[in-house]
Amino acid sequence: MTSKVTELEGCVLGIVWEMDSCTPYAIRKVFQGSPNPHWSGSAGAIYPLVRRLESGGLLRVREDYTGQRRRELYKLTAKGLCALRSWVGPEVSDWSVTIPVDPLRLRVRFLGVLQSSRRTEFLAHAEHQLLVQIKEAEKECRSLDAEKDPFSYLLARGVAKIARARLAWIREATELLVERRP
Amino acid sequence: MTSKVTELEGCVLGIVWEMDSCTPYAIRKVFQGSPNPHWSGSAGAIYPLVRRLESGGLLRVREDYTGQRRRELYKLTAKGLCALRSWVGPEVSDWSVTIPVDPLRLRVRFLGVLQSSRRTEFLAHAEHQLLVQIKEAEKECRSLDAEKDPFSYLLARGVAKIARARLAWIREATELLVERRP
DNA sequence: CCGCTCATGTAACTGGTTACATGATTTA
DNA sequence: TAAATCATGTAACCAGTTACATGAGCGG
Repeated sequence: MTSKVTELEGCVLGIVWEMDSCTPYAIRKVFQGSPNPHWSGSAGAIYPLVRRLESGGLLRVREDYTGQRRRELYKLTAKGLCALRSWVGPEVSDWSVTIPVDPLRLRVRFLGVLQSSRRTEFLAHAEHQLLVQIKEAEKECRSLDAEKDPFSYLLARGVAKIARARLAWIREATELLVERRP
Repeated sequence: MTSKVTELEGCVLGIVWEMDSCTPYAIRKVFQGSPNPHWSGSAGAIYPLVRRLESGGLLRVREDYTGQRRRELYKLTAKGLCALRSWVGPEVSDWSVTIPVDPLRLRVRFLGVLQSSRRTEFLAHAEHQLLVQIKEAEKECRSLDAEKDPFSYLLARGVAKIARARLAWIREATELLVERRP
């Protein structure tokens, strides 16, 4: 049996796999550069995590010096690749398919607390933000080559598609909630 | 200025508002009955949380006895309603609109680690799960009255629309990744 | 040489989890 | 009367956060 890894651990294993070999610092940069703010990639999260994976035999470290400056290069082990594979699936995929958390959806649920004008404001603001998000995601889609790197492309496509669906939903909400004067 | 509440706190305030007056136990049931497994509604989360909100003046408690059995009835205060409103928005809505975390999307990003057959399996499984999810969500939509309770209706619509978008996306991924023999 | 980025690291905290414990009341 | 549900509560734990600290190397 392979060791069970958390979401962040799986994700880090994936990043190391993608980059073949990388420093914890580089891993942090990936999180910090990501449009998804769910994980901050804080030092306090990443450094202990890679050491944990290393001591579990999923990663292998190598020290590297440029002058006096030390850095740690991590690489996937065979066991690490196994763990990454079993994290991805397909065994666990029924869990990963569950309805994702969405702060926007959560707020719409309680939109009844707001007075009508603020509700309208909320919906307009959300619509605007989503349009920005769609624009960015679709721009990224166009910049990627679906044949060369289908996975990055699909990632961007996913973001774009979800954003479009959320936009359509917010528009439906506006239709339903905002009083129109005839 | 109104006190800043966390996601779970805002959600609990919303639930108390929805139910007008309720026990922590009832709040837990809401989470446990929810199709979204993000919060477990564990006792260790809810009881300390409502006490925190109470001592912050956002909730008011009243004890209630049926025979020997004690229960605590919580109710929103004026301050609590304020806090709930400012949690919902629209001020914070640009944060709440950010790309939601999605374990499925995360896994698709690293789908390259799987061998082709497992990848196909993964996609087929995800597609199946999403179909189930859509069926359930759309059933709930039909059972709700958009005029009478537009917020619950919109919640269900949101789940259904997102699930449909994810399905379309997974099908696009299948199209792109699964070798078809001509 | 000053400030930025590279790079590693830790301490205190927080917001949740699981797992347990207790006891009253209701239902089969 | 046994089992399920109602109802409150705590202790140990865990993963990730903010905030800090240190220091090397590089570009203007």
